[in-house]
Amino acid sequence: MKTTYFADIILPVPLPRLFTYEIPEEYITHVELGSRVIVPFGKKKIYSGIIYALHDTKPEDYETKEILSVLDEHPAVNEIQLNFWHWIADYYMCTLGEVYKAALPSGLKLESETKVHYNQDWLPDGTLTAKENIVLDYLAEKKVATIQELNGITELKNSLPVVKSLLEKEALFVSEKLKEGYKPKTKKIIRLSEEYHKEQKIQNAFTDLSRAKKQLEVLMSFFTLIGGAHPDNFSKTIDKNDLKDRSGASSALIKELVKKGIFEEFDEQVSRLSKSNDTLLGVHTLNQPQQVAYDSIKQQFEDKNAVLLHGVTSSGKTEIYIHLIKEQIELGKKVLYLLPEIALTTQITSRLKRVFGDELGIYHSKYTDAERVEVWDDVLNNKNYKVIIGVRSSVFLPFENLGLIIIDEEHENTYKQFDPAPRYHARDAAIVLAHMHGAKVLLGTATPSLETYQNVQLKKYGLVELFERYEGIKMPEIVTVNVRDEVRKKKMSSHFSSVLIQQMNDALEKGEKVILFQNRRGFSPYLECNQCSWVPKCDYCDVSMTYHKQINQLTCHYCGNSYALPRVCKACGSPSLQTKGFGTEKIEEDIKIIFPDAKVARMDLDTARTRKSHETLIGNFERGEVDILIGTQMISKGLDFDHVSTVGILNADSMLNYPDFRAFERSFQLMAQVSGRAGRKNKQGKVIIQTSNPDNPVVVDVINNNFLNHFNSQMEERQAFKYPPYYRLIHLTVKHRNANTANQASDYLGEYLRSIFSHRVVGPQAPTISKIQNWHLRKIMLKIEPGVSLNKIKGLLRDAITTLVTHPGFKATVVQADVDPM
DNA sequence: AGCACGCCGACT
DNA sequence: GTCGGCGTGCTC
Repeated sequence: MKTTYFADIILPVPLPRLFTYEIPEEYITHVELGSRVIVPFGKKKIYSGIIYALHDTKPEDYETKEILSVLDEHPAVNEIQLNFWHWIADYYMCTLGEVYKAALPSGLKLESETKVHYNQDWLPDGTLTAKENIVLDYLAEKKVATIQELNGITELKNSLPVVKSLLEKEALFVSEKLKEGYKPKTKKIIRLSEEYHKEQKIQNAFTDLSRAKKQLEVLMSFFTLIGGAHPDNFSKTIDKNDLKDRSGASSALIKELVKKGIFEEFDEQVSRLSKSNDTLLGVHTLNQPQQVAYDSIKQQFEDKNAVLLHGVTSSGKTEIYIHLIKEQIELGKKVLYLLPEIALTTQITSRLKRVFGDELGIYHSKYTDAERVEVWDDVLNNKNYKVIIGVRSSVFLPFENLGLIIIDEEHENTYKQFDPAPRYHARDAAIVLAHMHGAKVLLGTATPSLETYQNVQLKKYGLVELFERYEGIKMPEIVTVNVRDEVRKKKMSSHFSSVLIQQMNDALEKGEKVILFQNRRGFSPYLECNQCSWVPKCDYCDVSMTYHKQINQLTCHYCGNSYALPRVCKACGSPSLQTKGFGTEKIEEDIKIIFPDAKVARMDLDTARTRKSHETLIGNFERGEVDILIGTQMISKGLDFDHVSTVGILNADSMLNYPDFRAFERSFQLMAQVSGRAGRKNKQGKVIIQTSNPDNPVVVDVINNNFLNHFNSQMEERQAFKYPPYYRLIHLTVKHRNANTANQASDYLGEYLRSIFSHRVVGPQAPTISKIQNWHLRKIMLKIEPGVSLNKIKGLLRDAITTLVTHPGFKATVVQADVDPM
């Protein structure tokens, strides 16, 4: 008897198991782990999945389906990745399917879609309902449509039942088709037909075309472009667009020549990724402190897998990275350079591009999916890229021989994915990934996270410090202004203290630039009725809405919904609605009044939503076309500007008072990072922090640039209150459409968990924002002391969640787990 | 997550 | 009486 083979397949569904399919004989010789296959799933769906295991054990309690086809000749995912996916699913408590979804660019994931077709042969029998007529009329014209498209036709909320009854009447039929995935980009190429590869034939052609002057011109242009009508050039090809540009010919004209058999036209695959035309510049030689740091990193890599490069802003960390990357490339290894966000990439990318040229690949969310597929393909097939610079999802690229992972701005919380699952931390995942590759990790930052610095103290990570700024730039002088005093003395104009205004005036007079930091976008964070204190809230979320003056709308920063501005209070009808608090938009408006001659720009999510607008803003500022830049934390992220002498932090209190155990840590990071933008060559910068609590220890530590003191005091608190990095946290969010059920379900889960984990369970509690997009949220927190097996805990948690969501009455409850929440 | 099936209220 | 709401179960 011959053996039947089976494959366990990862499918893009949030189910905590693999699916076993039979492998048809014809495919047995060319299926491998990591290959993409197409399989039927459920009643009608077709998905592409990934082979996770191969075996010959026939499942006993169900019938297997067959794999429909194998997509890749060579696996699209390698074995290190599969191990890595497994680690992520395990550690972050999600399914392999969810990791698969996050890991691959969508062009590599295929999914079927139902298409509804019109049956031409069907004869109307006059028994159709009005709705059926609408659908059929639409289809009679379009012939094919998707269910979604049909749902879009007016007055038809759900077209499915209608389609079904029409299907029974055989007025239409349906098919299940895979949606288009990635399509390579092509360009039209023109070449001389084989037949014309003889000088005599060409002569004839010229004679024949003597009366078609335009066509003759095109042919002449063609020969010029290929470098002359010489046999050596006959098989050369040229871009159709070049030919059009050169000869001024229309497509129709070129088509004539193709028709006559002189030219041949065909498609050639081209890359969407831009090639750099810049001449490569060599690496700069390191200065003395950089060289010392570089040597120390290399030496510590001898016995440590990870090293923290703790270097102040502008200490030239990038230059050290470049040297380390260069060295790995020479060893034939690849490098992954992680950055927290696009915000950073512009400046660092161009610096790296100038050194590594086409060996540098870029992978980030603002690239189109097709571009991401091409980067994936390049890495998978070891084509051009030796170093990839990318955001958190680039840890999923199909690397084979990583030598080094650089995690720049290691402290940034955007490395943590919050929604959807997998809720992974790219820094921590990258460290695991590096281990799987036997690669080294370099963490870089001016303000290390407590987690990382603890690892340094525990000697798990090496430490290299770089406290000297590049080219002898001094650290800025940081001062505080007590806003409460200023208000009392009536010295505030709008949100600006007299000290800040004075400093800004001085700076602007000398032609220097100013940065103002306000960690809140929009015009004002909320509106309030002066009569009854009513505050407009989002219909779907439990948050007050932010007023955006530019678009004159209220928007919810949680679900993105916008609403027209109410003219009167919806509670008492009074017209006296007032804006409260202030965001970047308000600051911009006020600054333009106080400094009418200054060129002011604002950088926040609203003005820098796209890659392009972001690059334009930074470009303008770099070229000195902006005097005052107002921004949210976006401006704190590693941007190096010249001529910035003054930085104003407008409202330090809002950060410090944020109700979160990381508020102080984050405030320190933000203030230190923003301050780092001040002070350039030959000039000490000045930072002004506006606060009503200048004695706050965090503010004092920022002023004194005393990271160690900040670290020690925070660590004490974290230990006292049982928080990371001493304790591990797992957040469970219970979600339900109904507030009552959300309460009951979370109470039930809370009690259940308390019976297992006792005092380690905190909650359930309604979070600060208790409703998002009509989902009512309840939070349960687990605080786990050091030394307890996390695996065991996660296993018990999984069981508890399963028990809850299978409990009658709680079946529509969703429970999300967030391991190491931020 | 989709998707199908099946069971109760408000409309022709 | 049906249409259609969503609660429940299942996916190799």
